[in-house]
Amino acid sequence: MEKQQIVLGNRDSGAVSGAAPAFFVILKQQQGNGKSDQGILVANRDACALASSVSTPLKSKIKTCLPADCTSGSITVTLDNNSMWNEFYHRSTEMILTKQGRRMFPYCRYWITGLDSNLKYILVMDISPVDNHRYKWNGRWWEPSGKAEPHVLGRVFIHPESPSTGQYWMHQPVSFYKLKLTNNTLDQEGHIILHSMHRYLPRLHLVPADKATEVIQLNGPDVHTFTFPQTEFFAVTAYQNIQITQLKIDYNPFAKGFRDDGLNSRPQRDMKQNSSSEHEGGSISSSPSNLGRPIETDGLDLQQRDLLDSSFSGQNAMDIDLEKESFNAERDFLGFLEADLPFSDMPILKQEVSER
DNA sequence: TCGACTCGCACGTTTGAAGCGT
DNA sequence: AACGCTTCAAACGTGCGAGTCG
Repeated sequence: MEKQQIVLGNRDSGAVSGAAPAFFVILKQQQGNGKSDQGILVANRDACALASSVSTPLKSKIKTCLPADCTSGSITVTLDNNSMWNEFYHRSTEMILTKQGRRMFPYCRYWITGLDSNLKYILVMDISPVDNHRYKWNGRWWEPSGKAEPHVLGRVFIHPESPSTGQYWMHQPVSFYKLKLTNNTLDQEGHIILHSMHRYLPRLHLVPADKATEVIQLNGPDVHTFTFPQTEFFAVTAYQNIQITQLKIDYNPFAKGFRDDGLNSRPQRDMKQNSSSEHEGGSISSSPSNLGRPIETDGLDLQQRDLLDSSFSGQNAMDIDLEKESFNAERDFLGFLEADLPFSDMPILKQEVSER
């Protein structure tokens, strides 16, 4: 499937707050892999249902590793990159929203077991609001700041390989790295529409393909839904928490240019700026970036940063398949971290007040 | 004035076509 | 002709920071 064309059908307004109206989404899949075109209708009656059961107090996230497994019936879904998600979760994960759509990082990747090998399944991911609050970052933590905007319903992401057999889904991790988030309510690309400064939780829905005729009801009896509290995140248009920024830079291969050892790292840029300003006869820079840098460096534990730098910077250079190898290596690394440095023993990260 | 947001930029990664040798 | 390897450029994915807007 190259792209999901999404036609919204809403008997009400297209966005809801509070009680959910009858609502459905028509997804026309453009198959690029020889599979026949298939239209799928997803009825998402509970799309605005708050995932409050997983909501945790903002200031009391205990530094324990949340479980990677979630079971529904005989089916077990394991969050493959659980360690990374936990790393982010303990600092309150943020995901960037852009007009053209931004990928999630970390993204959701699952191992699935317990499926019928011969049965075909459709994998659907949606992202639901955790509560009815709008949030703001006070420099140390997220705090409620007013009432939430109405959630935009009907945007789901159907895994491009859907429908495939249970055997297919179970023999490899299932990645949703192509899922994109946007704050553009007029988006025509089929990205998932979210509101900035709101709190969300991704949900995985497993739908038996033979039961999915023209209408898929995501809360139907044959649909298995899986959620992982550690994948909860705050949608933002610009990062609020410096620690999250640093984690993204350290872990995301695409952000390598912003690592401390990169030419485009802030210290390097600051040096360049200073030298250039000196060449130009300018005064010594006193930009916020210069002033903020030491604090930002401290934002992530130095011991951990050293490990990250030595482990990932070198390792990533040898990556053949970053999607798999790099992240698996990171998982292994984080597993090592958790084994040798339980959270209770790890140096406490300072919650620095943002320089903004 | 301030916070949220947008946009262009530099940098790194990915991907696929082109060229070359076997 | 077919295959495998290397090179290279375009496309894409990042965070940053200046500017804009309400």
